[in-house]
Amino acid sequence: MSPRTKEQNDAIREMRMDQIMQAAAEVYLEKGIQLEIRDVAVKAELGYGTVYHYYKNKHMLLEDLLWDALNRAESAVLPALTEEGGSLLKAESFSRLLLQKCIQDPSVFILLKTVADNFHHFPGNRFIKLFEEFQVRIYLPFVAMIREGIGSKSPEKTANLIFGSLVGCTTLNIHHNMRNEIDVDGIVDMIFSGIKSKER
Amino acid sequence: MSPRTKEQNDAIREMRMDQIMQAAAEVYLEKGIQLEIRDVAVKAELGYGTVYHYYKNKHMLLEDLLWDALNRAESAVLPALTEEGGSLLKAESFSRLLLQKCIQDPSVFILLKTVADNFHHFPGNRFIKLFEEFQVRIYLPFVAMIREGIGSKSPEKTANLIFGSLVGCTTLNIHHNMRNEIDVDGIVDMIFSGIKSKER
Amino acid sequence: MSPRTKEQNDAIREMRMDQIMQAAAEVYLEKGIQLEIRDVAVKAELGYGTVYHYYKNKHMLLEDLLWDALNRAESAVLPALTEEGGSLLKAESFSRLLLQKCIQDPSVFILLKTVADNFHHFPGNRFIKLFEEFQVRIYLPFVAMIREGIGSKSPEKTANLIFGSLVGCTTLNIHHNMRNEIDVDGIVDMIFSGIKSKER
Amino acid sequence: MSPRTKEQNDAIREMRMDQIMQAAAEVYLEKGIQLEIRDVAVKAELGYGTVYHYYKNKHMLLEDLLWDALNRAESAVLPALTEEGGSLLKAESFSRLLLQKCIQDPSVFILLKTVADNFHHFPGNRFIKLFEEFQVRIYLPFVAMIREGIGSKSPEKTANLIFGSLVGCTTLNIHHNMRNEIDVDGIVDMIFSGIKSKER
DNA sequence: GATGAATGAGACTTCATTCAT
DNA sequence: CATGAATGAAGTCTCATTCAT
Repeated sequence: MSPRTKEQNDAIREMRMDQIMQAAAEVYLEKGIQLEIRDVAVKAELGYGTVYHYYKNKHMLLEDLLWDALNRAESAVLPALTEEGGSLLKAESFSRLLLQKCIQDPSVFILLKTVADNFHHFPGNRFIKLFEEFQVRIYLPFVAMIREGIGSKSPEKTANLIFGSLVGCTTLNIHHNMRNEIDVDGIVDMIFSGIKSKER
Repeated sequence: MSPRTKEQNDAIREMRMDQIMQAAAEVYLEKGIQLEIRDVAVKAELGYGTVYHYYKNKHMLLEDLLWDALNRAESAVLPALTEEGGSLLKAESFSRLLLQKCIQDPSVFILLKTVADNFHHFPGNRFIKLFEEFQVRIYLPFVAMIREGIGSKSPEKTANLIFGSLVGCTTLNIHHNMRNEIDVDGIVDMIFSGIKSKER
Repeated sequence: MSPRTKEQNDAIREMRMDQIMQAAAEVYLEKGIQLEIRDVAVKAELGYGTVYHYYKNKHMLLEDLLWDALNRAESAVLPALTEEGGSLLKAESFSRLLLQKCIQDPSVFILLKTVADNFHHFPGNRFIKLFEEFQVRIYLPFVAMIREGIGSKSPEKTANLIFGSLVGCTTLNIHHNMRNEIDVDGIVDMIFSGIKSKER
Repeated sequence: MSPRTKEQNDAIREMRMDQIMQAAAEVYLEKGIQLEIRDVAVKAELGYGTVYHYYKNKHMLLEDLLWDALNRAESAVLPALTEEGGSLLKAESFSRLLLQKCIQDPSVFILLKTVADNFHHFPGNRFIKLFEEFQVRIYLPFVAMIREGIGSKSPEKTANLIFGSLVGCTTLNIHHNMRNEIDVDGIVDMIFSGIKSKER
């Protein structure tokens, strides 16, 4: 009966969902939490009914966007976890990878910013699960490297300092339309020089 | 003629406007741009009609809030401008003062974050004037210190790095309810050690 | 105890009420039923609390305005009622006096327009009494003259025609800022020539 | 692709917009400028969100209503412009057609009344364009006929007299629920007899 | 008597979401 | 699958009115 095979439909489905999420990320960069489903549809060049065909509501879309970003962020930093070398070097490498990813992938940037903001834009506690997972897959491994690397009494504080700086610098650059000029190495070097010289 | 003198009325007005702005700042920290006038009124313990008695609309309120914060931020960093000593020390002092102010004064935090985000939450270009003024009164003096201090070819880049880190770290701490534990000296030391060791 | 005598207070009272009504009439000409008490206060150069000191609410003010206008309209046409001559001449004279009054006295213009519009702007039936009184004191005497003058089967129709034309022409002129150029005789002549030639 | 074709959607849109405008005209007759979108929606038997689906706000709706009425008024008087015969006869014919249209089509009545009132209900100068167009398409052609017909030194004054009378009489009748009894010929005859006898 | 600070009912408007096609 | 017409809950804002001074 169906003019398309199940496989074809699945392919369309996946393509559409990606298309919508990417559009949503771009709109989010411009308008923040005030993004409207209509804007997303326009950016994706779809009817806005179509967005609802794939996502039950706005929050589901954003949630999916962030979970997806979490997966990609995790993949991006994976090399640093398995890398040879001192913990602090690994942490530096981790930071560099995260920053790079965050610059090319809007969704990952949004994820990091949203986590740094502790989801304060989002009503309800729909995102607790996501936050926990972020902790387990990104933040805690990073804290562990810091702990080993500097033996600090409060590696969390240091991790926060690094994480805050990374996100803060990226935000400043991205929102002032300087995405292409972001000096990844400059930022990471500055932060880790700072960390190291304090340790000395 | 008048049952209250003009002076009495002016005093009431000023008091109420402060009260409303402070309430608005607190609500903004919780809900961001999605703050509702109703929430502000409740927080200020006023009828919501009263908020509209003083502010024509939400944007006017936020605009006033930010201009007020700009004045207070400027006052807060003034000592660093007139201080004796090397430019880099002055810049460090400036950063420390700004960070301290930003922690105790929610409006100033909101101002810095909003500038870092390039007002992307705010529709229209109502805030261009405010941004320019921020540049003249806060950012450019800071860039000047950096320029003198490190002779860098791009003091702006360094200033952005510092500014981004400050705002990023503060955001992380404030939104994760760690306002009282923020280690101002730790943050500023880290950043400036990083800057200095790169210079060496 | 009182620093003012009762007479002085009454004088102030009357003066203020006139002042407010006149201001209200001017504002009404500009904004129609959408006039705001604040506008009236500004025009009268009074605090807006003062308006409420004299008028319990907006409708009372407008009601008073219209009753007052009715009295003045009645006085203005009185000479025509007692005049010597044919009924049609009296009707013409009546029309001329009404039109003249209506041009110099904004309240009277508002009254006539409001009656012509059958109070469709005003919610409720607060104005039924006023309308009845208008009929008794202005409209019916006019209809009577027409009836005598032309022996028409439907003097009401003719009266409406005249009354509608008068109000329509005045409205057009007043709202297009041509109050000072209104050709009272031209209008009345045209209408009555029309009436007469139909009769012939 | 589309479940409804573009044509189907356009047809729905046009139908709905007409439905809404007609409802708006009816409500306007009852309540004037104080009409509420809710009333319009109820009269049109639509949800009030639907009205906003088609019209951004109340003023846009009224604006569209008036432009639409202008088109229909123009069509209605067209026969008089191309008619054979003396200018004054043409003007009379024009008046008759306009009056007839104005009686059966509430929007046209609203247009004429609004123009006569010089848009004094409407804030801003959104309607200057509409007024100019009205002048070009309705008023000036009428003035031209009058000029030719009577060689008067001020055909505008005469045109205003006629136009004011027409609108005034119609208003009186419509607002006093006598729409069905309006004696079009009686009104036009009266006015033009008046004009002609003055000319003699 | 005179005033403007304070207030909330009620209108205006947005926008997420449903649903028929 | 794809779409946009339709809708109303929930915000925004206005403005008549009250009331303390």
